[in-house]
Amino acid sequence: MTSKVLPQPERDEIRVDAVLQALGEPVRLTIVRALAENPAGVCCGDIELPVTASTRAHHLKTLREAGVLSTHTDGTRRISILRREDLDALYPGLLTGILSAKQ
Amino acid sequence: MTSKVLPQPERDEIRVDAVLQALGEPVRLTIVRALAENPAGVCCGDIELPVTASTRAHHLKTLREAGVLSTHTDGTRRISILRREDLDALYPGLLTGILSAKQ
DNA sequence: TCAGTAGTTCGATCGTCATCGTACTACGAT
DNA sequence: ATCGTAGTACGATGACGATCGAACTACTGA
Repeated sequence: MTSKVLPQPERDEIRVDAVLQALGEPVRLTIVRALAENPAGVCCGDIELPVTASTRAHHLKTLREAGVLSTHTDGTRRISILRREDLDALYPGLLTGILSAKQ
Repeated sequence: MTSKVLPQPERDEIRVDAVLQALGEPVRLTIVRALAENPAGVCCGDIELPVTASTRAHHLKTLREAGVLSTHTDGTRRISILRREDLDALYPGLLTGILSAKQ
């Protein structure tokens, strides 16, 4: 059983600037929407994105370092989970508002 | 009485990407917070910002074009107002969530 | 009319970042 | 062991954007 959680900010280290900047990018917003639909977590590579693997990794790192998502290993896979509890506690309504957008 | 509303997107033209990107910048977030505290509107130059007038104008334009705020002239002054009604209708909870951030 | 004030626009600069290909690491299966 | 797969790290590149100063516009008041 080799499961490790990748480094991420604690709840009180999350900055709203960083969160909003992370969310203000189309590809990353797509990732967040996919995670929101799968509260159990999503394997990175399973999200359809119009970018290469390295760019995908870059965006996932950005989101993780901003505190938007959490990633843990599962064999060779990396499972990402939206940090909904933390974000809702810090910015109640923010995620709901964003996810309710039509587009 | 010379009062004109500067060009801005209609409600249905507002894109969540653009809004989030606009909000994901410290100076612009400061502006939004100032506007939130003054629902009647704020004169651009009255917001204390660590940037020059031209940079301030740039940020205000960005926020206006993203649909975050509305600006109308009042003599030589420009009054900016947060488009809270539109944003709340499109992304309920988003503004509240952001503004509830401690920092 | 003329000067002053509020604000924008333009052009330049510089930093950040989205993107890619390549090389690398880690794990599982054979 | 070694091969394949999942994903990251690195370095380069190109685009975008935050910033500034200077020139410009628009309005007010003397």
